[in-house]
Amino acid sequence: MAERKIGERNNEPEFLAAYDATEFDRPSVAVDVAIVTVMDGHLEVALVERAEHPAKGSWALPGGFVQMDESLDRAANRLLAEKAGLTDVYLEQLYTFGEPTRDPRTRVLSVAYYALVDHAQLDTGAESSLSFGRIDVPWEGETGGPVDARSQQGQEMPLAFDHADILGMAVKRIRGKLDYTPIGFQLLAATFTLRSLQDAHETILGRTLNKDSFRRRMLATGLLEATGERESEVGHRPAELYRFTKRSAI
Amino acid sequence: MAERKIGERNNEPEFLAAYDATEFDRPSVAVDVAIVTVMDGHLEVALVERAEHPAKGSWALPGGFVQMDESLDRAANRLLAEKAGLTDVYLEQLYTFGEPTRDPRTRVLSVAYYALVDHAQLDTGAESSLSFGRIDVPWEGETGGPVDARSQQGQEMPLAFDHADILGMAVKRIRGKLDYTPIGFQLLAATFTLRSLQDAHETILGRTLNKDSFRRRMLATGLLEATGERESEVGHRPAELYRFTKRSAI
DNA sequence: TTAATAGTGTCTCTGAGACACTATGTG
DNA sequence: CACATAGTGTCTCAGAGACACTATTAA
Repeated sequence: MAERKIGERNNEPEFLAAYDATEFDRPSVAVDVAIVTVMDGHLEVALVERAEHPAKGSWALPGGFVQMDESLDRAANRLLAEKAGLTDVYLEQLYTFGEPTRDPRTRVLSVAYYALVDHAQLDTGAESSLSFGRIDVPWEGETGGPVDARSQQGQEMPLAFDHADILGMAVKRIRGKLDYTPIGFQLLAATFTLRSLQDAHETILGRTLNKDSFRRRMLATGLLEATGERESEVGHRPAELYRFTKRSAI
Repeated sequence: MAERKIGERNNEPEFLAAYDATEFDRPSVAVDVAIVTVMDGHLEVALVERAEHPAKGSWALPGGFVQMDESLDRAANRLLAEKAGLTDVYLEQLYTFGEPTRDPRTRVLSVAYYALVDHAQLDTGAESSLSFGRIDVPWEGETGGPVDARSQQGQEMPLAFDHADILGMAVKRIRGKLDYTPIGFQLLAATFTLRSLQDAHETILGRTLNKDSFRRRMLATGLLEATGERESEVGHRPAELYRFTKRSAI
């Protein structure tokens, strides 16, 4: 196909049609996933230590390149399975990061996702190459901005590339969703008490919630149903166990 | 364990570092922008008619390819300027669409944006290659799903590729934002009456709002300030004109 | 029995809707 | 003047926070 002059191109609706896919450079496209969980009253995120340059020794969200025949969602699911052995977890696209200099090697876009998982599914011990970083949110509410991670011992875990921005966006999004959905149950086992759900919400939001109105709000959504079972061996009156009515409907 | 085998290769943090950017095929990356405005009580979106295959004769959101040295935001701003002559308007990244088959020619990811503009900035007449489609939302609230467009005369304007999905996502996002921001002022001139702001909100939401509480809510945000001026020649008591206090802070 | 948390009943406060009323332009 | 819409004051209702009280288990 004949080449076109740049001037003509801009006004032309057929820009795309005339475009020869091999004519121009294309960026690489990666998917990075913030696998978020709640552990011991802290928000945590799965990280891998970078063993090579660039950003050697710093920590990165698990990620990989999109293959030519898979959708973005599928790539994110594949990475979850490959890197963390997770299937069938809550996963949602977050934002696409595309600063030309975000990766020093070459132009790499990152389509970021976040996943919410029950930590019991995760701490499979030493066999995994994943570590967990405690999320350190320096702002309140849904303000946004970069967010760093620390180890359980309080040491900084410096994040590679723009992954602190991705993490910040994830926290912001999750907090925002919490205002109108009981999304926290994605972080819990199949049955759970209202108190543990409230703990998860409080951990995510970074503030305490009113017990009474939390209970009322959650039950009013109609998304929870009592199992009739109760927890046991807790040293006090056992709470009713609930489950979610429609896990997919979020 | 079967997972273990898959794990071997993926346990390698150096996956990214070892990656040769030229080794694999990369997708093309486009930016498409839903330029949304309110006109005569309808939501409208800017469209260009496709003059060439594929999807010849159908309508598409203005878009183009990301250049290797520009960020995604910059690409979206460039396209706004090139295709619609717009600068300095409200623009936000929406979602990235990446079904492998969404473009029949080659693998093209679309990073979708939406822009909110005052229609007075737009109808520059015949000189533009942009047309406007009336947005036809088949669902209520913030449910989501594809959304089609019609001409002012009511004719269908079939959308190319997955652009109906992009448009649906844009409407969903805009409606969602409206719940906690007076975002509608991005669609109005610099000064405006509370009634016209309410009209914009009602058009976006597709339902009527309570006058009293709308007024209270808007003034309570602290984002509006009275100019001391009033509209004139309206055949009834003129309303106070307001302006926004911090246009950038949304 | 005591400790500790689950769960309920009720009061208050705040914000939204409803509605009545006053204000102020144009014709 | 009448008309039409702007803008205010106030009542009611629903949901959230506060708090007191009862329930139920383990130790």
